[in-house]
Amino acid sequence: MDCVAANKLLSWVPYQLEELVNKTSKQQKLSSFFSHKGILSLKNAETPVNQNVKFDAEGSLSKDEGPKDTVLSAEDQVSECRELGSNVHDKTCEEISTEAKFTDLEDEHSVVQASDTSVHRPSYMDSSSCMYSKNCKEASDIKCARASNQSHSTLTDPNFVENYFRNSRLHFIGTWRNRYRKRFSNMLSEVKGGKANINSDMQKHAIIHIDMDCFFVSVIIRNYPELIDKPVAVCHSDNPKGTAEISSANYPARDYGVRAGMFVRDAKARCPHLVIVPYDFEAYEEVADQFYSILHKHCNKVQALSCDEAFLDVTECGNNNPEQIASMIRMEIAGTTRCTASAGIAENLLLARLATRSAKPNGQCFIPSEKVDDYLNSLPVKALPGIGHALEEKLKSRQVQTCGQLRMVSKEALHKDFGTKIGDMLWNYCRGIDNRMVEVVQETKSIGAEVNWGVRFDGSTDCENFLMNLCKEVSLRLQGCGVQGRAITVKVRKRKKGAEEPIKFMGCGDCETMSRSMTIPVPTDNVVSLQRITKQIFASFHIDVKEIRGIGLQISKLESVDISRQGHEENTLESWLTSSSEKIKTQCKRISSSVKQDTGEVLVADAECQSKCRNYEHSKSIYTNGTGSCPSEINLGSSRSHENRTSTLPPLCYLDIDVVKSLPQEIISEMNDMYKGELCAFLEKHEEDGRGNAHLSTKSTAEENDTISAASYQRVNCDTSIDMTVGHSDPVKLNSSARNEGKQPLCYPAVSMSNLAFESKVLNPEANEFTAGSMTRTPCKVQSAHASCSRSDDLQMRTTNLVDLMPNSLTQADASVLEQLPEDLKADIIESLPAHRAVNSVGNDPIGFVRAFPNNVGVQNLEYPKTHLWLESPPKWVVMFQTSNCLILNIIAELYTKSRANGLLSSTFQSMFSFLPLTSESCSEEWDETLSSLCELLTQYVNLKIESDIEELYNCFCFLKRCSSMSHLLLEVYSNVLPLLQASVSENYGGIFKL
DNA sequence: ATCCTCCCCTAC
DNA sequence: TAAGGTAGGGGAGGAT
Repeated sequence: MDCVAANKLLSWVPYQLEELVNKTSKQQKLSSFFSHKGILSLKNAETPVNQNVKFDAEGSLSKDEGPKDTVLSAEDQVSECRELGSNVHDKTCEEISTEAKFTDLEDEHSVVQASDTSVHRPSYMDSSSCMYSKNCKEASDIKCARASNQSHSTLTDPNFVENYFRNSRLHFIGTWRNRYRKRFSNMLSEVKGGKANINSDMQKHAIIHIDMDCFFVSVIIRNYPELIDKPVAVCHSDNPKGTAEISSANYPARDYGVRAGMFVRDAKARCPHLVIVPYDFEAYEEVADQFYSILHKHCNKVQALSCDEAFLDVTECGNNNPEQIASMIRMEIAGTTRCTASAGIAENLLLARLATRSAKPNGQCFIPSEKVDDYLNSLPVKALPGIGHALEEKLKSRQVQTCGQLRMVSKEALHKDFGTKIGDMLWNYCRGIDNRMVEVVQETKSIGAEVNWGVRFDGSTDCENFLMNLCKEVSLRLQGCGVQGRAITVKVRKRKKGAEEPIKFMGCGDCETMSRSMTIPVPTDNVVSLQRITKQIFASFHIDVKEIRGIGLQISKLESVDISRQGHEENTLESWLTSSSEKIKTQCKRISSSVKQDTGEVLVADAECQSKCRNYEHSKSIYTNGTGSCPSEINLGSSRSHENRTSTLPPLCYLDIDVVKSLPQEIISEMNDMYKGELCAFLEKHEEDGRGNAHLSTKSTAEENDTISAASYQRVNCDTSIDMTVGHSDPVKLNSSARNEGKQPLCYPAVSMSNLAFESKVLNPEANEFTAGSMTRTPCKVQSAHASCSRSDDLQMRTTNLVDLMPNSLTQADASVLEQLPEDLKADIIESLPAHRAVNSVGNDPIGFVRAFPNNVGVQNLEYPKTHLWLESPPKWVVMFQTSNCLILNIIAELYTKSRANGLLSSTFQSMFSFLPLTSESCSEEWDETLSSLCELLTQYVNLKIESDIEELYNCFCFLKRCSSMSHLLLEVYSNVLPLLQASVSENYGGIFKL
């Protein structure tokens, strides 16, 4: 199975995959867990073991929940609740809805309970907690454990990252909202398109905050009624000596003082008969879905807070009794999920949330406006959402502990002490003021992944491997959300100086954290780009990998992936073809509608396009089926999910036959299917034509185009001091190997900048628009080093892309070369390294930071160590070529990755790049794992050969151009690389190419 | 004045 | 043994 696809799958159904494979395994697992812990053999359990097993089988939700959209009668639901043995059992609906009115609540103020999936403050963050082992034996035990061959840490497990997230409850909680967004996107977009949140200021709102009761426990024990009244907690491990942390405890357990975040051993000390149950993420996911389905059924303004908690704005729900709505929702939740929920009702989000605290467990509470002041007066400030440990302490030091006391502090003083925003928040909240609205659609602003447990590296290889896997994970998450980002932040937790191994097994202990970020001009979700940049940022920490206890990667400045790209399902062969087809059409359209200009460049483009169009017409006439339409233009729209989109394949005459022939048979078959069998016929016909017409034997249609456009080629200037046609007896063998054989000296086309500019505009209009804006933010003047290039928008686009791909900085050798340059050129080049990529302080690094420039910018090149090979050449030239090389390498690497991701076989890639001196080993199945060695090869190739074989390289790109009818990606490669290459060559060979 | 990066804090 | 994540928001301080 394709590794990328598998990862993607795992990423988005991480908790379902295993269980779906074997539905029964969950019950078996759970039973064996309980059995192992002696739960099933509880002497006092009312249900014998065999019955318990029976309950498992019958208790499956599919049977119990019934049709989802059936509203159970109130009686049914109450009896359902009664059966559950929950606290509702003796209450009528009426009582349920009114049981926790504000008037009953005064006594509860002192109890500030966290909600049930709420995450405890990790002990490693708590400076007052016992962070270090005072017990030497214990510490040494842990070290021994580390030394032994465990498979759950980065020390021993190469798949650590992948496995880790599947078992992390915090990961489940943290990524839950994204899963929700995906799953309920229909409902969210409906509301978004409607009249959400308009004119809401004047109106008094009715807000319901609803929260499941001890969610993580309830979901597990609903199948084990004998546990309902017993103290139960959810945890990874039941080892009473261990340092596993309690995730969630039910109310009986809380009565013993068991709290989320406690070590199991501490919890057992307080409550020896505490029952520990394992997580069941699939069940959590299932119940959360049921929970939200119910909420959306009752109200279209739902703001998801977490898997078990939401805000509802029921102001316009039709029913003007919010308490009744809350009651109905809670009963339906209990009936469907067999878990209880509590609700708070008030006029704003703050008060509704506070009311829920008072309502728990399994109750609801309404705070009327007139009672707000009384309610808040004695409420501890810590109970206000947004006030955590730090703020609480800060306020405490100012003798403020309750909201009443906080009201005494002036707004100005709060601003001064806490800043404007937090000051305002404090001032408003302690008065019960909250102007936030229920936000149905919440835009994702960042996506990331982080691991702070089990991180122990033996060497830099382990660490790099880990980082690369983290990039993969993040890349998949970005793609899963359909976004790309421009800001990449790497966070590292490093063991604090003097800190010992933490008590917590494989914990991160006492750490200092640091983070660094980089902003790139073009958003990306590409794993190779992320890996490249991440590696670079990480290197800038200059940290001993043995000291690392946690690593995180976060992507922000997100932009959603271009809709047209999504629409084209870029991961298919079809999309490559259709996209190419669209481009050809656009190109033709543009040309035919453009006003004729006198410049030769436009004529070149014109001639090329017209010839294409002619060929297109020609093929139409050859393949006409009587209706006048071209049969090779096949509409694929109807059979695909994107029913509104009609995409057409490029006409057969646009395919480069040589390229098609060189493809693996299965790809040809696939294409043939897409062309309804006509491709093979076309190929056969082509063969026949070839046999019948010797001089066309190796020419494809695309080559004919080349021939036509060659009419406007300009000859190499014979006065040039360097004769490009001599001394290269071994020109690169392209697929169409006869291409250059026995021909006159090579001529180089004079492709003008404006022609290329035209081409790139057609190919990438979005990028064009985008960069126009971003250029001002990240000024980059690489183009100024390209001598006399015009500063058209198109050129700017290319250079901006270039910045993304160019090395972050230069080597020591580069630095010495740069020093010799004229001041203005030097300044240009230095400036072309985006400021945030350069390193401001120099001196503490033995290897990377080699020197400071007068403007105090230190530079390094970590990724392309071989670029210094160019330094023997004239300085200006060096910089140019380094840049080009890196660009080429990156594009090829990216192309390779995409080929793999798109399911194209490595042989396809191999045939596309047959000009590369790849060994048979490097073409084997190991390709999957050897992208870096491929890059290495390419680097060597370019470095060793380009100096003498510019011609060869140019041929490569001619080849790429010929491939363009196959893939828009290749077309982009061509249009991006060629001008740079030409500019570089022109600089050095004094006008071989006319620019 | 405004933006950016690097934190810190908070919630679940 | 155990799985201490994720995302949003804001402040300080520096760069422009």
